[in-house]
Formats: sequence, structure tokens, C-alpha cells
Amino acid sequence: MIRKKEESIGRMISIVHRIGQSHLGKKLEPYDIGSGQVAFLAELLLVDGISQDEVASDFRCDKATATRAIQHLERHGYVERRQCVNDGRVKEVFVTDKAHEFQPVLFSFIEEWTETLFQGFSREERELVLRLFHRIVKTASKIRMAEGRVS
Amino acid sequence: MIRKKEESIGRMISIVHRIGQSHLGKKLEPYDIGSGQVAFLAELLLVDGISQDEVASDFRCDKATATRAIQHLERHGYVERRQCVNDGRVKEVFVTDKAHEFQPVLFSFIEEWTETLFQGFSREERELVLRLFHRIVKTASKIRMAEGRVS
DNA sequence: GTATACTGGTTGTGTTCGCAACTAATATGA
DNA sequence: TCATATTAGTTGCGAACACAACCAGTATAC
Repeated sequence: MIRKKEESIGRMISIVHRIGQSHLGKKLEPYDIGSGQVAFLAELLLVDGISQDEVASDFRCDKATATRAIQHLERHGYVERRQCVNDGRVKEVFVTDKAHEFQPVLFSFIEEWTETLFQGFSREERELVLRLFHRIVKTASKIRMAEGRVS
Repeated sequence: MIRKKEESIGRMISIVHRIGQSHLGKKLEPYDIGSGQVAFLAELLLVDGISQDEVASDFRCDKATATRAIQHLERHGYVERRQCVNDGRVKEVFVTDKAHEFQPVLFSFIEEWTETLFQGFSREERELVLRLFHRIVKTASKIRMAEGRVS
């Protein structure tokens, strides 16, 4: 039975998510990158040349969201899209030189935020949280697959 | 240095947040409650009669967000607002009978989602995550206070 | 007491996001 | 082979959210 609001993990996740979005959004505003595009650019810098659908499924978001985030990144010169030669439906997304130059800055912001959140954590606590949270992500992803019309 | 995307706690938080919002949103649709109002109604059921500003600061959201969420809940008969007699600026929010009747349903959905996320966790792991995450929430809240124009 | 600052709440605006409906391309299967 | 299903991507739409500007009360400071 719920008695105190702090007991709800979902509530805490919401709070940290919103604060993080706002924080990163402000940091990245000068670079024409909104909070909604951070994860996409970070992903693409790590795995270059994948399709939009792969991006969407990696980030567990709607393909429409992926389309728009990548369009935004393209408009601002961080990525370019090329039609896949083997499959006319697929667009492969490649990062540009501008994105590569920006990579250290982007990742430093992400890491700085990570460090902030883990402030006061021991190595073990930190790794434990990451490991346990990874399991939560996997479970949530399964639910998403089960109830959404997801490829 | 970031090498694998799973290393970012922020990314995982985003994913679980979005999946949870979508899941709860679907569950609560028949009751005229959107994913954006769940946390507010749950809060108000636990602490009745507080001001909107207190709600916003408890949930670490913008007061505009609180205003609109509570307006929605009022329009659908879950809460009512009364002018505070001691302070003409303040509106105190009270839950209605309809909300009280709905409470078991709402909390069962929240608990069911919590159980899902903690699927396969031992008691200790579960409590550890909650405790550690509570610290993360506190740290994030401090950042929010520091960089936002927050009361 | 009156001007000024602060506080609680509302509204306008822009961004992020999911869902649904659509198009075009490819896969399947009779 | 040709109709049907599936898949990748786009667009329309509405909900959730933060920020800023604003208004009306309340404190404060002189």
C-alpha cells in the first residue's frame, strides 16, 4: 500500500527526468540542440550509419519522434541522411564533421550530469544502480513491446 | 569516457519515464485522467488541502504545470479549489468523494507498475534502488533550485 | 501609510513526445 | 505474377511540460 510519495519509483524517475531535460536543454541551447535531440546525437556518434528505425528502437521511442529529432539534427548540420541502396525505404543516418567536432562537448555535458546525479555515491553503489536500472529498462522495454504497436 | 549507451543513467531514466507515462496514460484513459495528472492526484490523495505551489514544489515541476494539471482534475470532478481565508493569493486543493472512491484504482495501477519495474528484484535490491534513487532525486532537486527561478 | 519587492496563480508560447493515418517500397504467398 | 501484408519514414494532432510575462494579493521598508 502506498503511504509516502517517496516510495514510488515512477514518481522519482519522472522528477529526475524532467530536471535532467531542463538542465541539458539549457546547456545545449547555444549549439542549436534541444533536450529532445541529445540522446539521438549521442547515439549516432556511437553507432554511425544506422537507420532511423534502429535509432527509434534503441531509444524505445516512437519512429515519429526519431524522424523529427533527426530532421532537426540534419537542419543544423549535425547529421546527413542517405537513401539505403539495398532498401529504398531505409534512410541511413551519418554524423557530419561538425558533429564529430562537437562530440567532446556533448559528452562532457552528459558526463557532468551523470557525475552530478551520482554525487556522493561510492563506486559500488554507482555500479549497482546502473546494473539494477539496466534490468528495469529491460523490463519496461518488454512491456512497451507487448502493448504498443512496435516493430 | 562514454563508450556504451547503457552507461548513461540519464538515458535509462528517459526511457523508463516515457514507457511508464505511456503505460499509465493508457490505463487511466477511461477515467479522464492523463499521464500528466496521475502524480498530482496521487499526491493530493495523500496530502489533502495543500496549495498549488506546495504541489508544484513537491513534484518539482513548474507552477504552470501544476495549475493546468489541477484545473484538469477539477474539471473532471476529482478535486476542488478554495480560496485560502488567511491569504488571498493561495488556493487550497481538496480531493472530492469521487477522488476518494477512485483512490484504490489509481493506487493499484501505480503499484502494479512499480511491481512490474521491480520484477525479479529481491527485497534488498528493491529497497537499495529506492534508497539510492532517493538520493539522486535530492541531488537533482538541488540543481533545479540552483539554476531555476524557483520559489 | 505608501512605494517597492515578493509570492501564488494564470495564461501565452514553444518544445518534446506518443498515437494514428498515411505513402512508398519491399516481402510473402497463392 | 499479382494481390496482400509488412516495413521505414512522414505528417497531423493533441497532451505534457518549461519558461516568461503578467496580475492580484501580501510583506517590507522607509
